[in-house]
Amino acid sequence: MATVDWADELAASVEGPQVVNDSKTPSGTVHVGSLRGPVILDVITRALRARGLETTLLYGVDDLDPMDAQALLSPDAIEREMGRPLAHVPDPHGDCHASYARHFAGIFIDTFDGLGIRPDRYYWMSDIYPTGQMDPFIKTALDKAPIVREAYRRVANVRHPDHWLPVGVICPSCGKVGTTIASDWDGATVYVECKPDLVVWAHGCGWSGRVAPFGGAAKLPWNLEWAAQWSLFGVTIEPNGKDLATAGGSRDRSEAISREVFEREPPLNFAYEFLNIGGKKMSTSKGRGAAAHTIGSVVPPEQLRFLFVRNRPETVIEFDPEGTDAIPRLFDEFDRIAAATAGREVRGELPSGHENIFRFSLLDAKADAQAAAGAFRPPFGHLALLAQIPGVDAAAKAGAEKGSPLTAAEAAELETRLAAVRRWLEAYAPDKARLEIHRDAIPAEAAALDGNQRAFLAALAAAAPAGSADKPANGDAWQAAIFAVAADHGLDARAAFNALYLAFIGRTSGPRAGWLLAGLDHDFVLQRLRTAGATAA
RNA sequence: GGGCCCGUAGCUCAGCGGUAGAGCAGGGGACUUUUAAUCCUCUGGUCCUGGGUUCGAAUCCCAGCGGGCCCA
Repeated sequence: MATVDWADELAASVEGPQVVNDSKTPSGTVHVGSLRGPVILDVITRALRARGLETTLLYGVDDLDPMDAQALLSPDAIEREMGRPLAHVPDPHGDCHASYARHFAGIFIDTFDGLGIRPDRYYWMSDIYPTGQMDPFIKTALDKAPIVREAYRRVANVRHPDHWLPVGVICPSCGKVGTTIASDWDGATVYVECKPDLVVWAHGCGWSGRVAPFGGAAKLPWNLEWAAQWSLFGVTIEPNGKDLATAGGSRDRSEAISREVFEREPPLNFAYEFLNIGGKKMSTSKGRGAAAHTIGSVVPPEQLRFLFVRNRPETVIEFDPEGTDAIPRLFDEFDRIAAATAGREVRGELPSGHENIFRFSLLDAKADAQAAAGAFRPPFGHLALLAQIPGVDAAAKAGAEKGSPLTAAEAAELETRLAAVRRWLEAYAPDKARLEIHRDAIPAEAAALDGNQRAFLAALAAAAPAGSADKPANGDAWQAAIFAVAADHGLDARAAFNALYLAFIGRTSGPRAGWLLAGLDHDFVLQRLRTAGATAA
């Protein structure tokens, strides 16, 4: 059982052309956890295509849904805009977009794009309704209103009054959709009332009259709209988040309506879990949005895909980057899978689908996975050290480690990782990952130095006189000097390095000492070596 | 009150009917040059609990308990 067999199994279980769909209401920003669904859809699409099935990936923007998040509006806009279709609410961030919906949808479309998720088509419900494509579904829903009410009652235990009709008319007077109630379908028009008190979060204007609910004048309620999308686009596969999978919840309702009202078998479904941060679901409204946003800036796209791809969809992913090594480990595991995919020998067992995991983690679906897997990737932990040592040329160092110049792609990857490392050090890294040079005073821990170690430090200072031509010029030279002087004093390498770390950073281990010393001000180094070497034991 | 998912090593997770696994963490060792690197090695699990099915159960079924998300 490979870890990503869920995608291959799904692909193997269907025949013929496939239409994969997802949709989202653009009511605010997306957080990292909500990207799991789109990644899963993308992976399914790739698996279907790998099997040779003609597959279309659709992504819908449900932008005629009513505005109901007043936190994102200015106070004077709340009364005016709450309840209007998102597509008709002005962009709160000035005039960079045509509407509130376009602004926030644009953000998540850009995010998807950055993750290599490229739906064949984005459709906007605010564009679809005016074309009349939804009209047959609206008419059917109205003609079968008793069946709709019965389905709601039976599936969701929601009892609508007998005059209730499954349509949301946009008020011709105030433009709100969340405040209207329709009744008396006569085959061409419905009677509409825009009520001040239908919902608590928005207030209607009180208008009433007859409206023909077609051509964009009205929208279907969410459950019916979802079912209508399945019919309109011929959707065959649509997983959804587990939040919709509850008995009598959205999915159940829409499936019942699809069967009973639109007379179509609903698409293949499975529910996927979320991404928890520190044991809690990510939520902008619960104050975890900031963490979510930061994670996106620390974990690059390939590793983010990897995070979602390597776990089965029905398992919760626990990800707790705060003060932990979760992020470095994510990179390390990615690199291990990459190395294995490239055919290199790797420690430990591998998930049997590791080549798929790697391939599905790549942004470019058509990339040569073998070539990509073979690329040089500097270990995250190593970069975290280099980034903290002054004066280190990480690119040169990486090239030296690789043994040949970096390719353009590898250089770009290095830059990506360096940026990630810096953000990680700022936002998440545990204290032990942070390197602090004790500049002002010798660390208290240096009291643990024994006589041999002190003698070694003093001798090292003497061997590297300030200002002279033979001052160690670089990390290699320092490293050589350290080994030579240690040997003279009969000190093994471990004790010698321990002494240096204690004297400079107050720990018994640290980054490669030669480069550490080479990166520091030379006079300071000599002074510290003498001080540590001279302190009475 | 109801639904769904998950409880496997300290942590994150594989395994999903045939002798309990990996990574990381932890212990020990090697290293005259990647010293927070690398390599070797070890430790560590009543597979949540209790029943049942089976020649055989972490795996299937039932019931609890615990956690999470959602719907009421």
